[in-house]
Amino acid sequence: MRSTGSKAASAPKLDLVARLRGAGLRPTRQRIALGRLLFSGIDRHVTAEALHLEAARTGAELSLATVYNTLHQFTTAGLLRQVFVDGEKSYFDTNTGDHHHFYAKDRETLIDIPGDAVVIDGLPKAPAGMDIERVEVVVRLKPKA
Amino acid sequence: MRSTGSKAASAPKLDLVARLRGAGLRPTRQRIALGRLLFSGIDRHVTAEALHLEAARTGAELSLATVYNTLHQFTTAGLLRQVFVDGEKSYFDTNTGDHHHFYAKDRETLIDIPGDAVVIDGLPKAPAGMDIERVEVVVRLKPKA
DNA sequence: CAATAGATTAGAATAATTCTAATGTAAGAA
DNA sequence: TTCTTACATTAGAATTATTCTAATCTATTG
Repeated sequence: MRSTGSKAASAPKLDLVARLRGAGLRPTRQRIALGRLLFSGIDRHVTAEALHLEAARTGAELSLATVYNTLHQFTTAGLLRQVFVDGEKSYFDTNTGDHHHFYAKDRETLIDIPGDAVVIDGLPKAPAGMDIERVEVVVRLKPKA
Repeated sequence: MRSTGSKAASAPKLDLVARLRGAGLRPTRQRIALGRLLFSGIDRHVTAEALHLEAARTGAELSLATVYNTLHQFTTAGLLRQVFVDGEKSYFDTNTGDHHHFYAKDRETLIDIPGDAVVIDGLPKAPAGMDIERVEVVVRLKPKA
């Protein structure tokens, strides 16, 4: 194993910088702070508000507007995926692969469903002039009676 | 065929009044105006804003807030169903039966997919303490390249 | 080491939705 | 019937979520 001499924690940061550059985005202070929270390895589902709060807790100073802007930039770059399960606010998912979701409204919580487990049959073909971009399944949960 | 003596157009209105009463809602001027637009027979997908505009065009005077309130009351009563396909605004669907949707973001348009056509296999069972309330499929469309 | 062009940020503005005080309405009492 | 009371309903005001754009920053070139 080769060492760069920097402490272990900075390796992911270097990866992140490369990832941002690869997506055509400048690795600014704000994007690095948010990227670290989002791409730490585990899949996450966040709202702009929640991520802003989390960033503030870790000492990052950036406006909520920047969090929104950044989430959209990441989404456009394919680093995130936006999921629509609620009229109130949007969720952003770090898992951009083929998968679906459970949604528990009472807990405002999303849970991934692996895409390869699910098979959907009988969908009509797309209307004329249109292509299917993606098929999303949301399973709404309620507390057991 | 029996006649009540009133003109033909008022028959649906009587049905509507009965329908509202049956749902535990008073048949107020505002609810009747919106109900007439919504429950005319054909399935519809509306936003609060669009319905408000449409009501205004037919001469009804009511605030946008009342449209929102009414749409939610109708939804709670089971007369409408809310669909989440976009972070911007909510759509309300007069078709409350089992079915799914195509969504064309570039046209902000919803198209029904009959529920009995679609079969979904391989869904995991609900997490402990939770029941499945509903499975929603949204097929996102993009203009053909 | 400027100067310039383009990218990025965040305060201000907007849009969507909800909240609550004011108003309307049904039902019973007199 | 009319008055009264309790509850349902409405809509202006307030709030929340999100976007817009002027100001700022940064990379690049002369």
